[in-house]
Amino acid sequence: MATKARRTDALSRELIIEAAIQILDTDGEDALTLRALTIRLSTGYGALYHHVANKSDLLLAAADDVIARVMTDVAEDAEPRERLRAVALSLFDAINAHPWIGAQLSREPWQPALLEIYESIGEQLEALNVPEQAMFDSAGALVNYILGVAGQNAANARVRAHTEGDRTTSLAAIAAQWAQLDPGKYPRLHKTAAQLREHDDRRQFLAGIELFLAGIETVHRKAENH
Amino acid sequence: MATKARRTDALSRELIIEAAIQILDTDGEDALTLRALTIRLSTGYGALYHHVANKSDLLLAAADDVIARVMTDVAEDAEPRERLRAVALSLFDAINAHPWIGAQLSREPWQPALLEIYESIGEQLEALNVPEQAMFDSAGALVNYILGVAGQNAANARVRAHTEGDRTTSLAAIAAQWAQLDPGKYPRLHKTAAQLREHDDRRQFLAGIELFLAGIETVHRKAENH
DNA sequence: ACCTGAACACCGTTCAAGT
DNA sequence: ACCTGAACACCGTTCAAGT
Repeated sequence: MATKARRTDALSRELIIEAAIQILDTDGEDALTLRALTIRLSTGYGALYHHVANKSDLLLAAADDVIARVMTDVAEDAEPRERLRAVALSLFDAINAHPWIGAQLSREPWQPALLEIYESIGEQLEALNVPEQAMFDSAGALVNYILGVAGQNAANARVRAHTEGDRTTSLAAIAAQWAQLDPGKYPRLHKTAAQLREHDDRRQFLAGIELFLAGIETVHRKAENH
Repeated sequence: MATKARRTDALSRELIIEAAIQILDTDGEDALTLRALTIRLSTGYGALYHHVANKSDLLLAAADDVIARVMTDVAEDAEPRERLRAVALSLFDAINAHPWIGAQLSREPWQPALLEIYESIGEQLEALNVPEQAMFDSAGALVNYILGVAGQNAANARVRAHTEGDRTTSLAAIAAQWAQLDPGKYPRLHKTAAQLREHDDRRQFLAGIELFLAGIETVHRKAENH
């Protein structure tokens, strides 16, 4: 039945990373085990460890692989504000398509994928004339916001993988829970249940970016007038 | 040597959660294993599973325990803007003192601890007269920013636990790496190395909150004039 | 009801042995 | 140099058996 044929072509770090990304994308974070990789690549553990230091190294490389591709694909022509939105949305879409990245980005600080993100966000803010001394804080705030959304996204993908039903039904279930919360203890959540059910993640993400942009501009302008 | 005396008083869910928090705080996320808990509480696995559904349930409860305490301790008297800052800083300090919470908050969506956070942030924004229809997006953005910082914080704590040296030395090491980055590929990171070494996490966190507040006010005011 | 602790089904990682 | 796969040291969780 199952072919146990040994692979004929040589294994490589790139092949391993590619296979890892495919497992992560199709079957989720939990499905990526070293054993799953040996099966998919028709090889042994030692072969994997010959090309990759350990599982953490592999995840670092997989995340950077995806993020680096996204960050270089940014439209060059648009107006600065529009370009920042485009970069943010590209990141959001990539994280949406590969939710495991959301968890990975907060696993290891200053990993390659994060450096790519910081550099690109910094570039866009520079084009927006954010002054030098405000740069560090502005970029940090923006990236942390994106990482926060990314993390929540990964968490949502995780539960959706473990339960049946699509986004709409699982959102409806949460909204129903909110509606049943004690209005005395959680008046605002209780009231917001309907909005939660109907909200659009992508739209909401962009609304947050707009708040940031407005804040950055305001603080920047104030600094100019003083 | 090691006393193997069986515990005399009854075990309880509260005792288990308390012990878990202590292990997490003193020895880090990785140190919390079911086995470590049986040793600390002088009990067996079955006893733990009698009071707690599983490890995930335990972590949910531990995080909510800490967050709920923080969220109820908020100063009542201050001016709305000041109170929002106070809530944000309380959260930051709690996450700093218990960095494992940062990881936990993005493990399970809509967990109790997150509900507490959303409700409290919503309350502060309401006091700031954020209009109803802007509430959902504003609170979402703010909370996601906080969660992003929390996650990075947890990641930093994790590496600091696995390597020797305090915050200053590990920051210096990262800064040195940034300084060595190819200025052609990472011009902004390369330039920012010195700032990274000297930055204050808490101050930077608050700067991000200020950007948000400025953005929320600006967008709000614009909506009024239309 | 509450608890004990051996056993089970998994992990990531190592390493002697092969080509 | 590159690879195989048994073995090791761990996990979280279960469950028959005890009080």
